[in-house]
Amino acid sequence: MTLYKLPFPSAVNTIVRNIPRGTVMTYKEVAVEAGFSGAYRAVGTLMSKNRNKNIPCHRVVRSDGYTGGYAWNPENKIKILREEGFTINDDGKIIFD
DNA sequence: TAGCTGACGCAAA
DNA sequence: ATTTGCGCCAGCT
Repeated sequence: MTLYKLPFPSAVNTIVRNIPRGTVMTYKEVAVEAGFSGAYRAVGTLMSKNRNKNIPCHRVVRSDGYTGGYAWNPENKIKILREEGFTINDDGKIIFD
């Protein structure tokens, strides 16, 4: 799926926007899909700057299993993920069934 | 133009 | 299994 020749912001934007409900992608996965396999750092940086309501950035989590950060409200992110059907511990760790 | 920062990731201790 | 430190890329000052 790494066929995005678009610049970083556009590529990441498109990918995250196309994440289906009930599905989560890691920052690294998003970077790979965007065509910049090692830009997982830049992905987070970009989202923090953009924080677009059209982009379900709450579906982007860390590879460690933690939800990661959220520009609006970290607890809100966990809440939304739980609504998506994911199980999250009190520590904020996502438990994949 | 050059350097620092950050919603991360992974290897090593 | 957990904690610490280093590396990564693009964006911003």
